[in-house]
Amino acid sequence: MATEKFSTYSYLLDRTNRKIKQYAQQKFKEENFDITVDQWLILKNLSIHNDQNQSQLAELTGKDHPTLTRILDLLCKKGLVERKAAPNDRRSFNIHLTEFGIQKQKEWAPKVAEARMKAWENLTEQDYEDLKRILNTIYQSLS
Amino acid sequence: MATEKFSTYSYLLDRTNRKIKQYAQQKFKEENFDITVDQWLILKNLSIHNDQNQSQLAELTGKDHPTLTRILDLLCKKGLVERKAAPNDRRSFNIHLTEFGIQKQKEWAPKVAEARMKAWENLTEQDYEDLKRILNTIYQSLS
DNA sequence: TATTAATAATTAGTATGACAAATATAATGA
DNA sequence: TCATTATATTTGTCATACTAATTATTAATA
Repeated sequence: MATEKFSTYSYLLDRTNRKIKQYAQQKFKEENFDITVDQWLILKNLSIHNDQNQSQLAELTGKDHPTLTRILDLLCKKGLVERKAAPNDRRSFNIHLTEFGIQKQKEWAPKVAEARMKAWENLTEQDYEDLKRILNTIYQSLS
Repeated sequence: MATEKFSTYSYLLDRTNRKIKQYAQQKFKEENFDITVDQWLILKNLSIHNDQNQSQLAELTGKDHPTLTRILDLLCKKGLVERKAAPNDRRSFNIHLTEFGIQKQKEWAPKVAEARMKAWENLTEQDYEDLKRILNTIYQSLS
């Protein structure tokens, strides 16, 4: 295969990734969700795996530690999330949703799911499986 | 299809996209290319379509205008690119590679192509076609 | 022609991401 | 126990992305 064409997929991936985020963010704005797409990812994960420390949460969400620290700072400021000192390790915090955070996560989830679905309206179940497989294969090849 | 699973693709896409950039950037560093992955995209496009104005270049590369302005500022500072006043429209510039820029673009291209290839080593030609089709379909569904 | 609208580029503010370095604490081993 | 090493988190810096606003210029039109 010609090497040249391999510039293309990275361009398409980057462009599509930005479009997906942009689209979801626009929907959030229309619904007056006071949150970013990346912040939502953290909320969503906390709704499933509560009381993770930041390292675990970083691993789950694929964010690096400095980025996670800053996203959590913002979520705390919005009152959606709290850091609680870990009982047996004074270096770390357990991160958990506040009552307000739980409420908002539940409130926002359906609209988020709806926005996510939109991307898929002209594709098939098989496409979905193929995309997952291809992306995971790429990820592993570069890891 | 369950709506819930549609969180997954956006996560995988974002994660894979970051990995691809990170991998390429790492290779650039190893080779002492004084350039970022996004800056390379602009150089590469200029090597094919020289003397574009910034709007055209933004369109070609999928960057928005403020981002392109800043990337060009950096490329100019590195002496790889120049803004030249457009002859018939005093609002706009024609962007072109300098001699140094042409030289570096040619010098770096093979290693970039090699780094790009790496992602693909466990995938097929058909996967490549599928990925392109799926990404373009998503992009269009959200546009 | 004078006014208004459109376009090209920039600037400003905020968020995210990568990387390196710093801080605090915990675990390990001589 | 003391020194070293490892781990959890934060801070700093630079680059990119998005939005909104600004500036300069051109085009359109009343």
